[in-house]
Amino acid sequence: MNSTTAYENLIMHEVKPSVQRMAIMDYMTMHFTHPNVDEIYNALSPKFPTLSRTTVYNTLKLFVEHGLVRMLTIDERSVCFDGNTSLHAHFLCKKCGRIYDLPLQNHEDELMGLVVDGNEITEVHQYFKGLCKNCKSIM
Amino acid sequence: MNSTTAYENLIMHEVKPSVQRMAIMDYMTMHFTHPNVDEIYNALSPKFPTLSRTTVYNTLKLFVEHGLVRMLTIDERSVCFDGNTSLHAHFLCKKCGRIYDLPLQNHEDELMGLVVDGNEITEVHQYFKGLCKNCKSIM
DNA sequence: AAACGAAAATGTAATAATTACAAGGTTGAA
DNA sequence: TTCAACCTTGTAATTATTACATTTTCGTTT
Repeated sequence: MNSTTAYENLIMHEVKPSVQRMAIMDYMTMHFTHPNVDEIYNALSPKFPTLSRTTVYNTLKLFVEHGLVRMLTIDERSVCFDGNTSLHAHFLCKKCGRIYDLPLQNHEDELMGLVVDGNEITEVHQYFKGLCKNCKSIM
Repeated sequence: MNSTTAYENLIMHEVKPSVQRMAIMDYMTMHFTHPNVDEIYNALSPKFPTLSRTTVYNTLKLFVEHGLVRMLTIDERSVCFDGNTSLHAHFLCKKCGRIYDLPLQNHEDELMGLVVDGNEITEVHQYFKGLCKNCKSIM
């Protein structure tokens, strides 16, 4: 399924590989749940007992800078990360807090690189909030 | 220019007026700079020396619930508030951190209320990031 | 005008997210 | 093997936000 290994992926994006970086990269390409730092840390620390939260922060910052992951600011409580870097929309359920991927509505992708009112767009974010499928069915 | 007073605006949205609430409402309708709690608190505390930060938090939460202001989660550092509740897009400059209003691109407003993949959309957010007019000219 | 009760405001303390930073560990080249 | 650069770690500091108990305000009733 996933043709490129974490190692290759890091190299391709000019990030020097390390045990921790590969583990975090692996996690991000296997869990598209838009985790925050704590979730990533908690998931990995059993397997890497010496892992530091600071390393997770540093690593994700680096990954974002090198385009390996996207940072989402949709959840007011904490920043989330998305291992899927293709342009797509997000839906945050106000009941359960889960974040879902959604296909990009309209043609948002065409706004990338545009200059609007003199401002140069380098990131496009399309966020929706509401009640998700799951929570709707429970009500 | 502004035909409705803060007092009237609160009443219309079924929020019981108070000195603090009117002051914060006034601030929000005169400053469309997308302030966070601290900026609002710092701006008002000289005129209202007993104002508490907690009151600003409580009041803004109430305002959001009653549709008097919008909450923006575009800035990763803190939540911002927008006294302009009409549907519009936002641009965050990655250099200076300022948030600008932009007209809604495409026809995002038409997504309000839609059900996508079973998820019911009650809030639409269109965020852009990049380099603003100002910062571009300085470079 | 005094007493009362509900709602609002306040201040402090607690929690949570994030950053700063100094110290120790790895790695690869000279 | 030594060295320097870079990575990782852990602790402490900072910042944003929430919890909560106390006090104040305000409108109503006596």
